[in-house]
Amino acid sequence: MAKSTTPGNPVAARQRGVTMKDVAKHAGVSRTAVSFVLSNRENASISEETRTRINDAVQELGYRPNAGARALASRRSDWYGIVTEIVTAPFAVDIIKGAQDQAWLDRRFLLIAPSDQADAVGPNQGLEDAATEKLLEQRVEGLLYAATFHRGVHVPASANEVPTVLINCFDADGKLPSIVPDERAGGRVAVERLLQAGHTRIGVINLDPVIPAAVGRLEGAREALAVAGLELDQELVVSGYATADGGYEAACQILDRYPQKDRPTALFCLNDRMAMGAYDAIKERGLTIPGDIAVIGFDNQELIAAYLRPKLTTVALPFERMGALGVQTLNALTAGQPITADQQLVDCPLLERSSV
Amino acid sequence: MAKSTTPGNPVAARQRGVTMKDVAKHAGVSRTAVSFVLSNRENASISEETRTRINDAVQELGYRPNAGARALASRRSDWYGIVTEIVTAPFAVDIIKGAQDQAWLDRRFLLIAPSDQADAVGPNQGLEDAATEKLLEQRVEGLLYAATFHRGVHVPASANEVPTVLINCFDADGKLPSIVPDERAGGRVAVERLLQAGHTRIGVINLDPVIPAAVGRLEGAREALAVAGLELDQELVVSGYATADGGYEAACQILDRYPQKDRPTALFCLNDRMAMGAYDAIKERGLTIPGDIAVIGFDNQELIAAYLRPKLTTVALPFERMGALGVQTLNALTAGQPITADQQLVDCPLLERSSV
DNA sequence: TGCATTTAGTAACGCGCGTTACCTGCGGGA
DNA sequence: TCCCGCAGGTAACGCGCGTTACTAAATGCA
Repeated sequence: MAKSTTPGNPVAARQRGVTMKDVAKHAGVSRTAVSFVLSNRENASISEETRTRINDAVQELGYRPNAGARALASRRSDWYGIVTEIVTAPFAVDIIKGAQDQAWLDRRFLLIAPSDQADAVGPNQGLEDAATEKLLEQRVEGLLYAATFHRGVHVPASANEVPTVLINCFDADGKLPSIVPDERAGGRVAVERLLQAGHTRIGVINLDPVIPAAVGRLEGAREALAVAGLELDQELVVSGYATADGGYEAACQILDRYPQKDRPTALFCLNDRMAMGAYDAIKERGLTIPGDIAVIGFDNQELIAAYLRPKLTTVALPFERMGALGVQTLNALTAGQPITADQQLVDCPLLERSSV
Repeated sequence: MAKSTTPGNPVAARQRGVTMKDVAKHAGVSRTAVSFVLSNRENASISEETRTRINDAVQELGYRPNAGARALASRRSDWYGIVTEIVTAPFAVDIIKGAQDQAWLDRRFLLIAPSDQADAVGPNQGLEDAATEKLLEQRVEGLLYAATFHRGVHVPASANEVPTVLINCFDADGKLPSIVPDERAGGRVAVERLLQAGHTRIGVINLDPVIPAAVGRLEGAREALAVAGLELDQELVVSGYATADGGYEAACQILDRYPQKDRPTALFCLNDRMAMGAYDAIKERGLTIPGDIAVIGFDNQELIAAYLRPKLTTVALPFERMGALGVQTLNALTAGQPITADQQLVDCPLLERSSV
C-alpha cells in the first residue's frame, strides 16, 4: 500500500493553521517578538504594552503552537515513549496511567507503542523493534519498557540511543535501570497480617516456583514466619496454574489432606485469581471465610478482589506508582544523571477487606 | 540481528542524529536524491546504481527519518489522537488496543491522551479540553473520543477542527459520527440462547433502567421473547446496582419470590459483575448452574466471565472492533468523505461457556 | 555636551525534510 | 548541422519555529 495522497495536497490544504507570522502581523510586530513573548523569555525586552497586544492577538486568532516545528527548531521534543505489551494484555494498565499522569504533570507527552511480544525470550521481537524504531523516529527523549508481569527482558539494541527505564521488569543483561515491585516485602506483610490475626498454620497456594514473583513472595512469607519463631511447612505449599481453576485444585489438596484439627486456618494465595478458586473450594466444603479459613491474596485485581464475597484482603501491586516513578527516573536521566543499573523496589501495600 | 543499526557509532548517533545530508555526503549525491529514493517517488529518475548506493549509505549510517521534520515539510503528520477516560478506568481498554492495531496497520501513529472526566455532563471538562488542545498542537489529523460505557457526551469545541469520531459513546448534540455497540441485538441473542436451551421463564437482572445499555438490551430481550410468542414478565425484571452485591440482592429477590415450580429457570444478567453476585445467590440456595438455573451475562469481562465456576456464558461488547472501526472511519473522513452524524452499530457476539 | 548603557525591538539563520524548478549531458530524427 | 526530448540528477525554496546577532532610540552619568 503506497501513500494514497495524491499530488494535489487534497486534505492538508484545507486546513492551514494560524502561525506566529499571522499573530505578528495582526499585532503589528515582528515574528521574533511573538516568539519571545510566547516562550516567556527572561532577558527579552518587550514592553508591557506590546506584550498584551501580542497576547490579545493570540487569543483573537486562536493561535495554537505547532509542537513539531517547535521540536525541530529547539531540538527537544518533550516526548517520552513507552513500549508495552500492556495494551495487549491489560492486566497492568495502571502502569500506563501512572506514567501518563506524571508525564502530564511534567509537561511531557507520552507516546504509547504496543508490543505484541508474547514471550520474553523468543525471537519474536519484530514488533517490539518496530515500536522502538517508530518512537525514535518521533525523537522521543527517553524510553520506558513496561511488562505485564515481573520478569527479566531483553530490550532492542536501539533503545540504547536514549535514556531507558524498565518498569515491572528488569534488564536480563543487567545494564539498564528498572523499577519493580518489592515482592518480598509484600509476602512478608501478607503473612504478618495472618499471624497478627492469630493464624499459625498457613497454607500457601504458590505460582510457578521459578518466576520472580513466586520467589520473592515466598521468601517474604518465610521471613515473617521466622520472626514469629515459625517455619514454613513445605507440605503446606502447593503450586498450581495461575488461574481460578488452579487455585481451586490447590486449595482442595490442602484442605482435604488433613483431619480438621491439623488443617490450616488460613490460605496465602500468591495471586487473586487463585484466591478466587480457593473461595469456591472453601465454600464447597461448608466452611466460611474468614471464620473457618482466612484468605489473603496478592495483586489486587480490582474486578476480583473487590467483588468476591466476602471481599478479598490482598496485597496490591503498585502499578501506578511504578509508572510515575519510571517517568521521574527518566526526568533525572535526561537531565544528565548518569545511567546505572539500579533496581528500584516499590512497596506493595496491604489492602484490608473482609477475608481475614 | 543482521540489521546493524547501531553498532557503527552509537554515541555519535545520540549526540546529533544522522540526517539526510549525512547520507547524501556519504553516498556522494545530493540531498534531494536521497529524499527521492527514500520516499520512493515514482517519476523520479534515479539510476539503479545510485539508488543502491544511497540505500547502502542509509544502512551504514543508521539513518532514521525525523518524523517531526517530515510532518512539517509535508504538512501531514500521519497521527491520530484519542481522548479517553479509559486510561483512568480501564474497563474498555480493548478500544485502545483495537484502534492502535488498526492505526499501526495503516502506518499511522495513535497519540493517547487521558481524560479524567468522571461524569459526562458536569462542567469538569478542564482536563478533557486540555487533552484535546494538546493533541491539536501535535497536529493530529483526526480525533477519537472513547468512553468506558455507552452514553451521550459533549466534546470540546476545538474538536471540530479535524475529523472526529466517537467510540462507545455518541454526540449529545447529534453532529458527529459515532460507533456504538448494538445493545439490542446483544439482548436478543442472549435471550434467544436461553430460549433455545428450553427456558421460557426468564428472570432479568437489570441495570439502571435509563442508561442506553439497559434500554437496548432489554428491548432486545423483549424482541426475542416476542418471536417465540412470549412476553416479558415485568415482575421478573429487577434492577440493582451494577455490582456483584447488586446482582446478589436482585437474584435473591427473584429466586425467593416464587415457589419452586414458578421460579424462573434462567437469569439474564445485564452485566457480568451482577452475574457474579447472582452465582453466589444461586449456590447459596443449593442450586446448580446451569442444571437448576441457567445464567447468561453481558460485557464479557474476562477476569470474571472466564474465571467464574462454571465459566460464564455471556455477550461480548466488541470493544476491539469498535476501536478499529473508529480508525477506519477516520481514514475515510480524512480522505475527504463528508462528515455525517451516522451511528454505526457493532454486533455483540455471544460467547458460549458453561453457564447455560 | 559626550559617551556608555539600557530598552525595545527586528533581520536573518538553521532545524530536517518535501517539493518544484531547473540544469546537464547524450542519443536520435530531420 | 541543429534541435528536441529524456534520463539523471541538483539548486533552492519554504514548512513553523527557536535563537543569535544586530540596530535604533531612550536614558544615565560625568
